[in-house]
Amino acid sequence: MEGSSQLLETFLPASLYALSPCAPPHPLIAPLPNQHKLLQMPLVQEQSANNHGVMLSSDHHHHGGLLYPLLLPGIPFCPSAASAAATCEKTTTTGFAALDAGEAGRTSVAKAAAEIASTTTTCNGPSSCNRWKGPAAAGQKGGRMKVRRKMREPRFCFQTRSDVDVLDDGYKWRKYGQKVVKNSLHPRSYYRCTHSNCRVKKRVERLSEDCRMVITTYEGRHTHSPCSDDADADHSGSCAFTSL
DNA sequence: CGAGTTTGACCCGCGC
DNA sequence: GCGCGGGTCAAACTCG
Repeated sequence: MEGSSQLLETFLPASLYALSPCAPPHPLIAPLPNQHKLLQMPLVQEQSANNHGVMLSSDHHHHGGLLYPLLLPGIPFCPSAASAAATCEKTTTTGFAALDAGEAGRTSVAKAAAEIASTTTTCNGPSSCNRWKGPAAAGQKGGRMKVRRKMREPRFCFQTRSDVDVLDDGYKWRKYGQKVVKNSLHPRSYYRCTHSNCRVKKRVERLSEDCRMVITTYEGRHTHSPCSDDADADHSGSCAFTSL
């Protein structure tokens, strides 16, 4: 618990690279209008062994400031977090990371995400990722069938200062649960992408120490683009990111 | 009326 | 083996 270092230090693997605001090193990084603000926080890109990308973001405020997710292969969400700016009065992403078991720290800030990570990242081994198995267990208690497994899906966690719990990242989410977690004053909410074939989940939880800090954890990959969430896919203007 | 949210119960993994 | 805690389910409820 001691050494409440920052989330970034706690989570970011060594493979993260600081990006120059002037020269986005990755073609998928959209040009950022408010590039100076990027300097306020380290922008990072992860190219982990899993080839899973990590989002990036910048400090952003009510107008103009956008949340900039970095779209990389395997990234579970896609860009139109930009619209978060439309819904958030003030949102500042201060850190994010791909979750890895070894990275999960015990600091106060990191703790929530660490707990999140700890549930996932024990899955380093190629074969031992099953957590819930046995769809055949359907017979239990009123036929409730549970097929749960330890997710192989990549997880990405980032910390955001926001007045709203759920940032609009362009996808449509449906809440399927809420849980009070230990050592946290605020309940953790569980969301699932409403797209039919998409199994991406996200968790949203506020820090007990700073109720304005929101830790969002994405899990899995979207199988669709954010604006085609309705399968109609005609982004009629609400996706600020599609053009990028 | 349909879609989304709430909420209590259930299930499993893990630590002791 | 037991209890705790996290994650999910699904019925009930709410809202547009």
